[in-house]
Amino acid sequence: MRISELAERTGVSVPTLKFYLREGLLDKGETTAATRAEYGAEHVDRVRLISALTAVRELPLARVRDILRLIDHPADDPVLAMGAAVSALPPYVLPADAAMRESADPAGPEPADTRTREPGDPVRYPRARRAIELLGMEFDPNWPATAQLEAALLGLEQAGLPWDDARAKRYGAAMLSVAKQELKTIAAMTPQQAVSYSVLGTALYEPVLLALRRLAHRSLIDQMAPGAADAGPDAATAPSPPAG
Amino acid sequence: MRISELAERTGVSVPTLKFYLREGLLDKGETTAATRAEYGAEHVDRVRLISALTAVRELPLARVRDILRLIDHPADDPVLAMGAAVSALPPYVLPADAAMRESADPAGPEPADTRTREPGDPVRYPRARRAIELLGMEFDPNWPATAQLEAALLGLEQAGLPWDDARAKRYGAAMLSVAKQELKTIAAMTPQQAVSYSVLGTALYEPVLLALRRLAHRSLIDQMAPGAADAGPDAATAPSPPAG
DNA sequence: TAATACTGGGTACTGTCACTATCCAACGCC
DNA sequence: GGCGTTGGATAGTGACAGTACCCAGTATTA
Repeated sequence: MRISELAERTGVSVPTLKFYLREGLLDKGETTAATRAEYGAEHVDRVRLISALTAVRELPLARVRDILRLIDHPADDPVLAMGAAVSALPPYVLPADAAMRESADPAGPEPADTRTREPGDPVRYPRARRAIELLGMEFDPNWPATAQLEAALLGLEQAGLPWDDARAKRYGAAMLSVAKQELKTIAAMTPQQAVSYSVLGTALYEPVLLALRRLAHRSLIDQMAPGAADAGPDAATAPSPPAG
Repeated sequence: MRISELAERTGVSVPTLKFYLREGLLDKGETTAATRAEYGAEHVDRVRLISALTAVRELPLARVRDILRLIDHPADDPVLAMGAAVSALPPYVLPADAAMRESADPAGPEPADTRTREPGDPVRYPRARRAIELLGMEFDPNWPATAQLEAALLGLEQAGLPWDDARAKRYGAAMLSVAKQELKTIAAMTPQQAVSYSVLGTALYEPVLLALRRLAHRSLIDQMAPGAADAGPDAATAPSPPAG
């Protein structure tokens, strides 16, 4: 098919497809003449994937590129691939970043104090460590998600939201249950498939989880106060003009 | 305190604080003279909150503004506030958006077909509906998270990732457990607090959940293949140069 | 054969975002 | 009374994700 058909089938405009081609996100079609190239089903799939990653996850194209590279040149080792995927997805945390921001204290200490740790040095991630060990998992400061957890917990703290062991256990148990389900699928795959699945899975199951959590909230609130969410709230929570 | 001290305490530069003031994200300090204003603890808290929202969630400032407005002018009704919060957080989905993209089929049908539904019309969200009803929750196409779920499931589909009832049940149960924990906290709050908590909670607990899921994956994989993740993977999953 | 429409490929431009930079006059403290 | 700091404003920056435009070669049609 030609580029215009590719555009039609994927809902992505021709100029944007050209842009993706230029950026190397999309392979060139098979050139049949100086101004003619043929695109196939694999191009459709690729564009769909890019769309899913940008539309659903709002990922910057640079990260989409990272993820596509992981899928195109799999690392064979799912742990490796997942680590890379985790690094490619928000929240983006540089290795020592979470610990660096530590210095912002009400007392107003010298920031130079905590910066004595070099970026390459092992950092402690105290909040993440406590949660991880509480859940019986092994604490590994080099696993990207560890820094992400620390940053997230620091965010909670700065916003004054509660975080305690009971909560950590509940959250951890829930996510372990989810993860078990996902890894059941992986076990039956070839390494190649597993890599692709773990990378895309991290990118695309997460929004599902979050949406379900938000739906669960609504559902539970309705159960708590039936009738309160009948007419009033709906009208306001889903404003008719989408421009809102 | 003066603006320079506010900057010091929060780790945000003075020009950036000025920018936040201009943008109305931050209240002006109490003016004591034409070129003098006094900032207080509430300003420190506000800046911390903005930082948490932008750094942890990578939210665009416009969304941060929405969220701050929700907290400043609470709707009294937590359901209302949560709906608004859900709308303010990624994945950003316009009400009819998920259903619109439906038209992108391999067969290549006329897009005009599905576009006969007007943006204000009720849309079906078939994937979301099935999942929601499977979990025994009430399907409400006007709840923002419904559209978000549909978009997320559509993303899975486009990427060719598995999604079935068993998975939906497992995910749903996990998130219901999390949601129950969170609402336990809310029940003991004043409406004011509840609003603030539900808004911030949606914004800031989500990254925690995702980080835990990623950690759980790693942990489970290590249990499956002990030793495989000892030296090799770590070195590569956490590249020493943060520029990666 | 000629006119027309559509490519592939390239360069240059646009709008948005989240800051930065720079300026200025008015403090305030020493 | 001099000098650094502040509030307030205007303008500029760099990254990002496309868009617009142009050209010449190709396919289709007249």
